[in-house]
Amino acid sequence: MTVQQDIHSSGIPVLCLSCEARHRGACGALDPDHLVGLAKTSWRHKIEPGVKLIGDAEAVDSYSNVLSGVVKLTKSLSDGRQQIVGLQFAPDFLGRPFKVESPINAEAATVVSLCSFPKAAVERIMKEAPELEHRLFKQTLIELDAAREWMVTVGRRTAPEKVASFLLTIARNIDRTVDPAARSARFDLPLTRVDIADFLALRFETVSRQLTRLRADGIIRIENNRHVTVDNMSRLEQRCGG
Amino acid sequence: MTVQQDIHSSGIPVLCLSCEARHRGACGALDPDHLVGLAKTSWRHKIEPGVKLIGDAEAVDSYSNVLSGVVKLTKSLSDGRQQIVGLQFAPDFLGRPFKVESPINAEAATVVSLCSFPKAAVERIMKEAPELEHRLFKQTLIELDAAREWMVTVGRRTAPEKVASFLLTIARNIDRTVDPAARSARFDLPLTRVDIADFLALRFETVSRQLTRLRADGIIRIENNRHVTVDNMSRLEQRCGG
DNA sequence: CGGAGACTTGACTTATATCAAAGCGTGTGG
DNA sequence: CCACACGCTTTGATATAAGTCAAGTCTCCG
Repeated sequence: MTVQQDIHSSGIPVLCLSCEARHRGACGALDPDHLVGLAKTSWRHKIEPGVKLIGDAEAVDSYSNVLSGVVKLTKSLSDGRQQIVGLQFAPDFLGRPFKVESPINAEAATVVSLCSFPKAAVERIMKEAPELEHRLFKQTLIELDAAREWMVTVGRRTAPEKVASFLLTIARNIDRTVDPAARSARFDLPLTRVDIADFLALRFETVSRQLTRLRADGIIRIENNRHVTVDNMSRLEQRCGG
Repeated sequence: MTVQQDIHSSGIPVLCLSCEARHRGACGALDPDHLVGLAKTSWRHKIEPGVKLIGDAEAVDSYSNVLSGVVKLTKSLSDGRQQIVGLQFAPDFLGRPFKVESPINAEAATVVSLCSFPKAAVERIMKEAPELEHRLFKQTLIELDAAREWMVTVGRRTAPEKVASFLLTIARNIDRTVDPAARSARFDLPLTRVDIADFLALRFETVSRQLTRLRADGIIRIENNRHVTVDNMSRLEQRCGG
């Protein structure tokens, strides 16, 4: 799909006008000219849960913005043991700059909608517009902070603390437009019990047991396996173990 | 210590001439003018093992290049549980750009020598010389890849696999000038058993047991607790579990 | 030589994994 | 519309890898 240009809206392509990636994501770094150039070669698409976006050690020839849904980033050992090493929410930028092969797998955890670009186009604009590289650098630093924070959870928290921490990070990221200091939250879990286990380095049975414990203790309510309500976020925070 | 300028060496400050950070590190991005400007405000110093360089949530007003030794990056829970979330070797750049407070602790694991700069000087030059920001971006991406790789080890490898993986990453990083594909290696462990345990999310007793097992199996030799010899790297690699 | 910190080793405990079975919800075909 | 099948989840019983507690030993230094 090629994007139409609307010369009456400061030259910003129509599809970009209300796009989250332009408001809070990588495209916010671009002036109208670059936006038009990139939009010409971009395409939006929808991906079903479980579909692989990027394979470990595979060449990738496009970058994407996550417009909605959740992407899981995973790494695997040769015998099949798997670890989720990151989650990407809207409006994160997906792709590894300066490297032909991705060091990780990326897979749609939910229905995901993406706006994708040819790798070459992004890299050309990155050279012309240092502000784009600057934004991507900042996002990468935030991802690094998150990865290290998650290492503490995976390595040093107990199973109950891990599950509570997981719920907290989902609550804070699933809809980043809501106040991160909100005292209550409702959301659909973007991951199955197996996925959550792969994220926390647990077994899915353990995840299930910890969720029923949180439910029994009145900290969360769960409807239809996926829909979670947290009435009192601070009680959940207390279960994260410092 | 302020650095003398030697106008006969293409204007490169003498101390920088043979510096690893200029050859393979962040300073390689700088032209002689910027190098001189930065060198004027830089200072080299030596740090004893165990000395804290940066505190979690503390303001930092300097950046550094690691010239020798190993720096451990840690995060802690309020009850004292600790996780090492990264190691920095020469000539890595130490510091979190674009943020006043560090999200982690940094501590000298061995004797460390640093070349430090005022934060403001680095940030000013980063604006003038996009190549510097570009290098730091690349290092950050490499650190992110390493953090994610390490998450797999912490989360999904067994204790024997963890210790073997640890030895492998030390062998490959302690002296980056040697061929990473070398078939044998000798090195001093930069970390105590307690530190290794904090890196691998194990207890130090477990680390000790796994090391004696590797020794009993003839994969490694250990002298004086710290000095390790690996005659056959591929046998060590086989113990890392894919 | 002696003392302190780092390390090893052994005996026992425990959190989480593993194995097994049954429950639930959703979509499909009869 | 029912039923049946499939994937996901819960729950229970048991096993085990790693943790904990407790001596000791080794090394390095003063």
